[in-house]
Amino acid sequence: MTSQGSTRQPKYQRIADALRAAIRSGEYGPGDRLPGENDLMATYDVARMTARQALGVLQNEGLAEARKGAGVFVRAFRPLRRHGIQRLAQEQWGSGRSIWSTDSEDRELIVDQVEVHEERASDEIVVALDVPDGSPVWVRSRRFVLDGKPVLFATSYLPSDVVADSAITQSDTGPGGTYARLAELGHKPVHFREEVRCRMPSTDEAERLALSMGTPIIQIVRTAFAEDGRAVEVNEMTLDSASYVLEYDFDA
Amino acid sequence: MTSQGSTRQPKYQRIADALRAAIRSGEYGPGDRLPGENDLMATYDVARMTARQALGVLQNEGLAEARKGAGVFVRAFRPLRRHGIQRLAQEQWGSGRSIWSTDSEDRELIVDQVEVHEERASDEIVVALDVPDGSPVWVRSRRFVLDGKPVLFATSYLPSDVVADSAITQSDTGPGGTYARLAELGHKPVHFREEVRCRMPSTDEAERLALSMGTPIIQIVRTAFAEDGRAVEVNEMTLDSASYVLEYDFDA
DNA sequence: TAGTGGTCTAGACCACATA
DNA sequence: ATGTGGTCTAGACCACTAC
Repeated sequence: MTSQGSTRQPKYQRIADALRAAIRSGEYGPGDRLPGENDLMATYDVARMTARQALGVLQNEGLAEARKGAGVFVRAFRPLRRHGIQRLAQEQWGSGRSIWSTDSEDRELIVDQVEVHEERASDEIVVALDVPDGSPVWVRSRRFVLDGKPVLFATSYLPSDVVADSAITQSDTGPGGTYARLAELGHKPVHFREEVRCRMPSTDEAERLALSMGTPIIQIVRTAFAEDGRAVEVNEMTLDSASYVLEYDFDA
Repeated sequence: MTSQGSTRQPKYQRIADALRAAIRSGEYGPGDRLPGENDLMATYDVARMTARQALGVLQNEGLAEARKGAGVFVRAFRPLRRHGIQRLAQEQWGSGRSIWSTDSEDRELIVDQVEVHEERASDEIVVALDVPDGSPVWVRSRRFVLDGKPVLFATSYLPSDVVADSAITQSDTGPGGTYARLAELGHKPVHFREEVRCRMPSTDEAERLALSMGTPIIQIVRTAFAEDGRAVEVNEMTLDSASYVLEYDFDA
């Protein structure tokens, strides 16, 4: 009688299911503390590792979050809204609203870990920018911290022959930022492509974004194209998926 | 001397790091078998649970996949490319290519689990479609299976007063599909909004998509708007993040 | 049949958070 | 100071896979 009680489900799954149901039913709301390991051991008469495994399931699902020495708590989802296409002619496609509420724009944004340097393009960047093998590129990276929580970090790659001697090689790119400078250099970006994927973070990424267990990251690779069709910038962004909803608006 | 060897890292993390490095260095390629629990116990002189935990880290990162009774194997990433905006005037923004390779279009697609019925709109759908509380909506859901692997399932919601008596209430919507029928009904979709988020799957979702551990899902909620600005369809799609890269192309 | 991963027990020590 | 989660050990039985 080591494992199965009556059905074919592992104990830790049954416990996790019960907790999950309690969360969904509202018995435990966002921020509430869940029963701890000791509680579960007593309630379900299981070993510590089994109780741990049950709580681990919820954490891996992103439903709960452990705080060392304090307990396991129900997580909330209050995303930022990132407008991929901030058209001018946005008009009022007003009827029908978002599924996810967003209480944005009264929060404090800090830009962090700014780093600018020149290096040889990696294989991936060679392909993405369509430059010769081993070409020099300028690399600009930075991190965004919102109300103390890191939410995104990004790295831009720009061909050196395009941006050399411009403010793009400086920490401060000046008014209008990188794209304004590119325009002045005769390489105004007129078209964009964003590639979006989603995966679990590496250890480094989880650290830089202070992610809790069970939080995937969203990776956006945006390529900017100039009038002549040349790729003039590749921007690789890594987002905390618990902090973001991406929005893309477009016409048929 | 229970835990720390010399640094401040847990044993299982050190083991996981070593394996991860070996994977990234190419020592183990996609599909290769990693050292098993017994191997790790011998190599690193640790208990079974510790070796397990190390392998668990890699699985939760989506880097490895366990097959019962066989071993733990390195996972591959061969995504489909989903073009969010399939503009006509796509032209040749040719220079600069994708970071991720895609070998698409010689594979077999099956549409599965088709279900069409009418029901009362949930709170979320009431908001998204901007219909009165408790309004009836038609619900169309289906699953896509590519080469035997489920990659996506989707559920559409359409206001009953718009689609009543049309082919949209049937399993087969006819040539051109739902949007063609909407156009005939005088509600041609002319504008779209896609909301993209990413999270770990629920048990149900993991099952329907046959996801292995450490695989997040991508959720896309697309709202279609008619000329008069009315929301005429909400389509909620759930994608296997290991099978997809989303692409959005747009002009400045 | 031998080996693999999946589950589970019953202990233990630690660092950390909160009161 | 107490309780929490984090790590770890040394055993065990099971179902499954591959040979």
